[in-house]
Amino acid sequence: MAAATQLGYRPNQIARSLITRRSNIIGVAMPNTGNPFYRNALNALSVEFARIGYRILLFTSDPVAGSDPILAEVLRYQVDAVVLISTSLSSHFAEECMQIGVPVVLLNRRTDSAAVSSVTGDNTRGARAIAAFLLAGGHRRFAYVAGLETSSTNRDREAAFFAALAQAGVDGVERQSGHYTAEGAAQAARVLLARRSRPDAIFCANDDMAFAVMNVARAEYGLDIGKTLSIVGFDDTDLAAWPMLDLTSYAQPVQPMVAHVLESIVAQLEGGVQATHHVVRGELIVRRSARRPSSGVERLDDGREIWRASD
Amino acid sequence: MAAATQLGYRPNQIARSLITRRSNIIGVAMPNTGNPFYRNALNALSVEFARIGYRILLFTSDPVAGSDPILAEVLRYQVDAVVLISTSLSSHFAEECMQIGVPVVLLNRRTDSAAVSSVTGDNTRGARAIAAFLLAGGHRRFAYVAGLETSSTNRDREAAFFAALAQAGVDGVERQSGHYTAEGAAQAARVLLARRSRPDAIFCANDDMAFAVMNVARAEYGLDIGKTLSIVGFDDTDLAAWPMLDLTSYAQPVQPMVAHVLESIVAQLEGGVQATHHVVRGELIVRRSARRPSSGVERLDDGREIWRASD
DNA sequence: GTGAAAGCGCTAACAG
DNA sequence: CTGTTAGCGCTTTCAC
Repeated sequence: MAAATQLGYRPNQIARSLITRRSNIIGVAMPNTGNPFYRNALNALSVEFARIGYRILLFTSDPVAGSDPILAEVLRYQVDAVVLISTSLSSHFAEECMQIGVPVVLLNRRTDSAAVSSVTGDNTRGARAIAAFLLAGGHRRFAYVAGLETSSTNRDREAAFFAALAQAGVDGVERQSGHYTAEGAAQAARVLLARRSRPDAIFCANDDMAFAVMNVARAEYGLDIGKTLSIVGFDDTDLAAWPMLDLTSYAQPVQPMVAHVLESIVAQLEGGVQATHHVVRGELIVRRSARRPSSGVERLDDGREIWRASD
Repeated sequence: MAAATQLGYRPNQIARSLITRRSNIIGVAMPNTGNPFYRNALNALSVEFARIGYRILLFTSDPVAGSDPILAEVLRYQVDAVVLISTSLSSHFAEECMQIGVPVVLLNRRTDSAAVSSVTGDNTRGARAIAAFLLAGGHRRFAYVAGLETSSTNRDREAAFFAALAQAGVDGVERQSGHYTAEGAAQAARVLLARRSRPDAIFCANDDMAFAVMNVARAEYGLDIGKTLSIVGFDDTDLAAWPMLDLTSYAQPVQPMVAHVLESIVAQLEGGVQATHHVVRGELIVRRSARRPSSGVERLDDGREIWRASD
């Protein structure tokens, strides 16, 4: 032992994993977007997995091109499990992993196959709450800035938003796609705001796009956000709480979501093969980027305000 | 071959690396901060390394506690090289890697030992440019919001800023530490702004802290940023360009920095044992968060404006 | 109890 | 040029 430490001996984890068939490595794939929601999720995954003895092998993918080619690589590394964060076009790959016995969890994404576990925010409830909130705020002309058409988060948010508005008798809702990018959302905003009858309420499928729309609305059209134009986002990124931005947004709580990912993966590793589908409920955090309804807003102990009327 | 594909055979990369002594894995350690500069660097590293056939094994560390304990783990995975992004207290570890022949590059951090390669922004030139810029803008009462005392980036920026001001005959410069966190910077801002003779120019050691200071200055003290109070950051994060934030900041160009990391690592892998120390020059991007000097600002082709007078 | 040996999946060297 | 074999560093089993 003395000689070992003196020579700086380090057990070769790679060789060990060859025989134990446990690499203690989790493959994580995510789009290489600037989206802070992913960054937070990755951070949280990294510290939580480290806590139980796993490292993360990172695979970033082009957000639109999808990631299957790169993902094929991941299995060669004998990862103990795979976490797919919002990656599009990967449902085939996920099922492939399941088949060969590698646990998979989809984070912030569903797939049509019920066989592969997922953890998502409550996109439907969130989009519905946003519709109700904007309606209660007395808005008349609505618009939706969509994310990637291929993503389940966007589909769910869009469907619920339009359904809730339709149910309230609102039609003629504008729609532009921002493809979950800042540039795309800025373009969408220019199209929407240049119209003669411009919308007075815009729901953006995530915070990143909401900020891009705010930038354009204020800098290029001189609109007073929260007065002339209401903007609501989705994710409740750190930035949303900044006084200078102050974005009303539906909170997707990263910590609980990541906790469920861990839970699902350890369950699968221990042999519970049952796929689970966790929908983590969030809250619509009310700030100043959107006109505030006269009632239905409730103040929490931590000072944040949430929209309660739609429960 | 037909049978192989039909059975879904995948070469075991782990077993292969046992004999080839190449895992094609790069260990990357970075603090689990929300700092967008790190997120961008990680993204860029991930795609660039993927391009040349390497994956990234991620190690996140508590920004203040340091990371040596976790880092000891990284070597067990037989990584082909290690990239340390801004991790404090790791110089011992870095030298250990070098000793056992694992290439190391420090990104955004120097170490006293010249033996280990590094890629950093030009902290000295940047801080000097900021001092000159603020002096040219006619400011009188300066303050510095420091990052972590243990980080070389902070030490370099601080030393150069104070030296440049001293050289111009300015003393009594205030200093508060924000520890490279938003909360710390907000606290620092409250201390600085509550003073009777509050500063009219604050240089924050990075953008994250600059935004936190802006938030406090505007929301809690009602100051008009760019008029009553000038704020300058460092990094030129994506956010800095947002019209709503519009932060004057010294740009650390992530792409070239990452390119140098790659270059240094492949050189080391190919046997060139010479340690290199790359200092990547940036520019002070002039926006509206700080009062603009009457001369010395130059407009680039892409519409951005930079400070040239101090060259 | 301690010690030797087999084998994880692959590659490289060597033999036919 | 194809086929066999030794061995990478570890764990586990089995013999002593």
